[in-house]
Amino acid sequence: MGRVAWTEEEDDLLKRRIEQYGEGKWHRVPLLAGLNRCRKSCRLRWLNYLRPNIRRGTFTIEEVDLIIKPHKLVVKCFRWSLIAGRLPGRTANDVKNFWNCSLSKKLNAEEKFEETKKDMMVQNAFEIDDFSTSSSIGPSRGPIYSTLLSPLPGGSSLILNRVQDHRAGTMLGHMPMDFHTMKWTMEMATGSGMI
DNA sequence: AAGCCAGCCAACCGCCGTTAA
DNA sequence: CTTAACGGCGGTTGGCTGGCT
Repeated sequence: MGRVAWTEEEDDLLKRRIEQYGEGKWHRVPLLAGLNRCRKSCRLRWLNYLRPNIRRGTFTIEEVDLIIKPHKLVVKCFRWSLIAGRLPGRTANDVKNFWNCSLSKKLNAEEKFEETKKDMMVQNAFEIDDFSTSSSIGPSRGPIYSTLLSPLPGGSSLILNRVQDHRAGTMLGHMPMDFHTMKWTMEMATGSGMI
């Protein structure tokens, strides 16, 4: 099954046809424009590429926010057309591609990071109990998290979260952090000015 | 320099709701 | 009421490109 890219000539024919007759009646478009394309291809090409005022290029922070917010408010909110309607010049297909290629991976990594953090808190609570049986675990005894690289044979490194007791500085354990979570965390920190 | 791989974008597919005959 | 055609949408995938080995 081959996908045939639109040529400039085809784009020109489609544009001229729509300028002449307006949008709609897509079933007649291929015939009127003299195109060997189906109605759906013509409509998609117009809506996603040829239409005036289409914005291309990277999404701004404000646009990303407008995409993520509805998704967080409503679980599995994938109404791309509604989201695109709030982003002037962006098409539903653009938003969908941006989500599928970039945002979903980043947000998954973020969720993973939060889960890892929770796991560490639970694990740490048990270890602190072993360390000091007489004291209860309160906010003032929170663990210290830090990140380090542990060299591996062959020149690569394992990224670890080091967990220490805040008072005694006693090492409580290490937890490996997966690469994507680490990368995402670094990007977030860099973007927010923390680094 | 060549091959491999991952990311991205554009195009296509299948389904669903609406409308008109 | 039924049914075929249409418009529209989300999901999927082919192919290009750039980075890496």
